[in-house]
Amino acid sequence: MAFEKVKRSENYSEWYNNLVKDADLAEHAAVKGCMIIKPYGYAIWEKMQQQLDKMFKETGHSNAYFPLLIPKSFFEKEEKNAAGFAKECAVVTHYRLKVDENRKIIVDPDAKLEEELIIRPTSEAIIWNTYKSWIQSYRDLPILLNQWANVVRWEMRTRLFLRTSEFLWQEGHTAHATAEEALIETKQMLDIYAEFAETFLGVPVVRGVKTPNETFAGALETYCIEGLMQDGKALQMGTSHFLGQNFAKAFDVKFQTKEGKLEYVWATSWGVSTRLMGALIMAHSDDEGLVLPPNLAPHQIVIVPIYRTDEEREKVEDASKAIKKKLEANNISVKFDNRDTQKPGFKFAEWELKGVPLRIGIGPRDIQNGTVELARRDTKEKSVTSIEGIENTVKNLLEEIQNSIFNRAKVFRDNNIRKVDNWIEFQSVLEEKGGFISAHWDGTSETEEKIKQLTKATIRCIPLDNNVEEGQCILTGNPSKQRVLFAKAY
RNA sequence: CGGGGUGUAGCGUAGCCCGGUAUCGCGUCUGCUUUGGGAGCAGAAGGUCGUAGGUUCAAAUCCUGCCACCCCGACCA
Repeated sequence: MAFEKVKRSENYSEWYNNLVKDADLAEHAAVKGCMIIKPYGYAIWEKMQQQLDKMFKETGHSNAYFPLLIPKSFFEKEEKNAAGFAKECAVVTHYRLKVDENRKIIVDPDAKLEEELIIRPTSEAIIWNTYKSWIQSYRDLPILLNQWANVVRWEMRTRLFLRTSEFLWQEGHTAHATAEEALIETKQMLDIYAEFAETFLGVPVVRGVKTPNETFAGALETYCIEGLMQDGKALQMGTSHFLGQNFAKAFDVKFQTKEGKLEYVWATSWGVSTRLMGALIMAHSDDEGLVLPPNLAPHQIVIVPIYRTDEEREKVEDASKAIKKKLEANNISVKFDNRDTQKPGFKFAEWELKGVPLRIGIGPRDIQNGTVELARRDTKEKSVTSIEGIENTVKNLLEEIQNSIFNRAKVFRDNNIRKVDNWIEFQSVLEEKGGFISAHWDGTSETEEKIKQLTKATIRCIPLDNNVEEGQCILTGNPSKQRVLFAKAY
């Protein structure tokens, strides 16, 4: 384990990479851009899945599963969608290997597929091809499906969790009879993502809509939640797309209305991915390691026993187990670290690195006094507290930590949204401070493109709660009706 | 795809310029002492030096090809 660590303030990127590895979350796999999600990292992902899945089901969605492989021809049907992903698709061309005369494994040239198969970069195509046969009448609508899956996008440049060639995600795909209904669905899912991000990840987000430039390939409108990381860069944490009738038209999905007319179906799709793991890590962690919000921590509290003799060990273990039982009865997830192979100091450091929100240290001294030492990961505060009623103490503390982590992130985020009204200041704020810049924009793609070229900043979104406000475009000086949020982003 | 870098024990590395079968740290194993903030001492195990070829009495080291990964850019619902 690394004792000489790169500090967050010195090299954020290296700090992040080290943290992901040292906290046992993930590591690079044999194939470029792919990652192995380790048990501890996957446990956090599972907590995210469980909560999101619950929220999806509470809003009437069901899970289903569609295949990994999609016939190439399906991509020809929705041109924009295909063009958007063409440059990063992995293609399956053969279905068999064989051993050649040199005893090398080779692709069997006789096993070439008639039609190439694309490893899904997203599933609109295969799903809408399926919906075609499921939908005939208004009685078949709406369809509210979600799938948990992996997708592959052959990215040029990858980073653990933030952008990997293969990643895990959920993708919702819904079909509706009217535009209004589909729009309500799109916004509902955005709200669910925002609530999840803030209440569970503890990351405050801006809800907004993307500019046409940044809109999902094949969508009419893309809604998003944007978070701010500790280095001042923005991260898109989830998107919800209003697809209009694009996919229905591409795959010829029509339904008969009550009045007997034939109409195209309205669609939405929405997704979040293992990128949320990146958000979680980057938003809260420090030089000692990961800081997990209690709502997503695989272990909310860890108990580290301290003893010298076998006799002491037995007493401490008994007391620890009693505490564990009491806490678990209150729905608190507890890790009792009774490994005899590591010393307490080692365990303290390790669990800090892994971001466990609370730690109990308990030794002979405590047994005598009926107390434990309670340590908070987020503030590093330690206190001695009575074993009597500890379940309430812990429960309250966990809640407080969850709130405190969110509030700290929110103060940081709010302090890093700056209103800027001239181009010189725009550039200097971007260079020196980072964060979100709220500025006027003339509404054209050309200007957006130009700003991106000049500064690497993109329009993250047009916030949904925006005020209408007359102004002049930061770059061109042309009239503008509202401010938009710029930032450098991951 | 451009620029830079790396490939040597489970991990991190030295050695390469100047050729002689590999250094150190962490980890691992054994034993004793330790245990309230990353333990100490003693001993031990662990290597096709990314890969293919070439030069040479001899290659981790020199030459050529190939492969892979990382970082920085360009690109990126």
